[in-house]
Amino acid sequence: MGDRSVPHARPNKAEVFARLREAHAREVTEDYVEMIADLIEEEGEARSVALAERFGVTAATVNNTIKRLERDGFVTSRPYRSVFLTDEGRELAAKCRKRHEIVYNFLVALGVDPTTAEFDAEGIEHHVSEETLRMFAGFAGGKRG
Amino acid sequence: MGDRSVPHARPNKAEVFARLREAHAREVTEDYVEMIADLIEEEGEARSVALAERFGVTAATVNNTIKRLERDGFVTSRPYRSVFLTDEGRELAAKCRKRHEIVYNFLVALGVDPTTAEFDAEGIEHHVSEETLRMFAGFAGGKRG
DNA sequence: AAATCAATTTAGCCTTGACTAACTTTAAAA
DNA sequence: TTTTAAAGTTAGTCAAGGCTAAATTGATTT
Ligand SMILES: [Mn+2]
Ligand SMILES: [Mn+2]
Ligand SMILES: [Mn+2]
Ligand SMILES: [Mn+2]
Repeated sequence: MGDRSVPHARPNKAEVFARLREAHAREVTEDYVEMIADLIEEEGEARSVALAERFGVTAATVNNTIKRLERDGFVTSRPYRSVFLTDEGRELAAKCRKRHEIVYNFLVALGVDPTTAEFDAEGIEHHVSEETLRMFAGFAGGKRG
Repeated sequence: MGDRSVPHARPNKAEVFARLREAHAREVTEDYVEMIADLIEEEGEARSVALAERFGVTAATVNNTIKRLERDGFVTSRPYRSVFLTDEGRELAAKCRKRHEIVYNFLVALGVDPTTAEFDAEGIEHHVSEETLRMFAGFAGGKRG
């Protein structure tokens, strides 16, 4: 039980920060594919005006980001038309949505106010490893079941 | 108990993402002041070569960042000398260190492997509200006490 | 005191992710 | 069918945060 005489092997700090930077590099992509999937479900299509409104950024910013997502194989788009997810994009969106939900439900199960949980989950989700995610899911499941 | 008929007032998505972007803007600053405080405690001074090694970035990157921190009032520095925290920098470092510890201890109390917890805490810490932090501290405290 | 080596700085480059302003296209109204 | 409004695009700007390569400074050895 957390035996003081057997400290765990500490990862090199540089490794920790390298992983942090990798997570950062994926954040916007993850939030976009998730939001695009939401819009397609809720409204039948993902228009960039809706993306701009939901993210609170300008249409120009959305345009830039969509181009990047297209370059990276997560979406397809044609001028003046709405945005579509590729298979890869749909896959990532599904994974991110599940992860987001687990984090949100976990925070609420812990006792965090739902509104606060919405704010915090939006950031935390991108920094949760598979292992931690399993712990979160188990905890919330335990509370429910 | 999570009464379905009374949903919570959902924050505008744009507000959630605006807060996320604000948190991002503070991350590097927070990690730097914390690391500088650590180095001063552990080694008596914070040299940029040590910062570069611990963050896993080049000396040039450290130099840029230190200039930004100086501009923003968190550190002082003179050419070819080590870096010092201002009162403001020390204050922020103390706050971030406490928060980091609470997040790390919480993850370990939850059952996450200490090594994984070190990785995840480095990112999660920047996205945890005061309220969530209190819940984390309470949970870990309950396990200990 | 000179030479050398390590640390630091500078200059120049890049990508991401934000913005404004101006322009073009599409869709809706008149 | 023309006009107008909304949506989308393009061009240009900026800051943050990374990099490499080259120049400089300071500290250690010889
Ligand atoms: Mn999300
Ligand atoms: Mn998110
Ligand atoms: Mn930290
Ligand atoms: Mn951190």
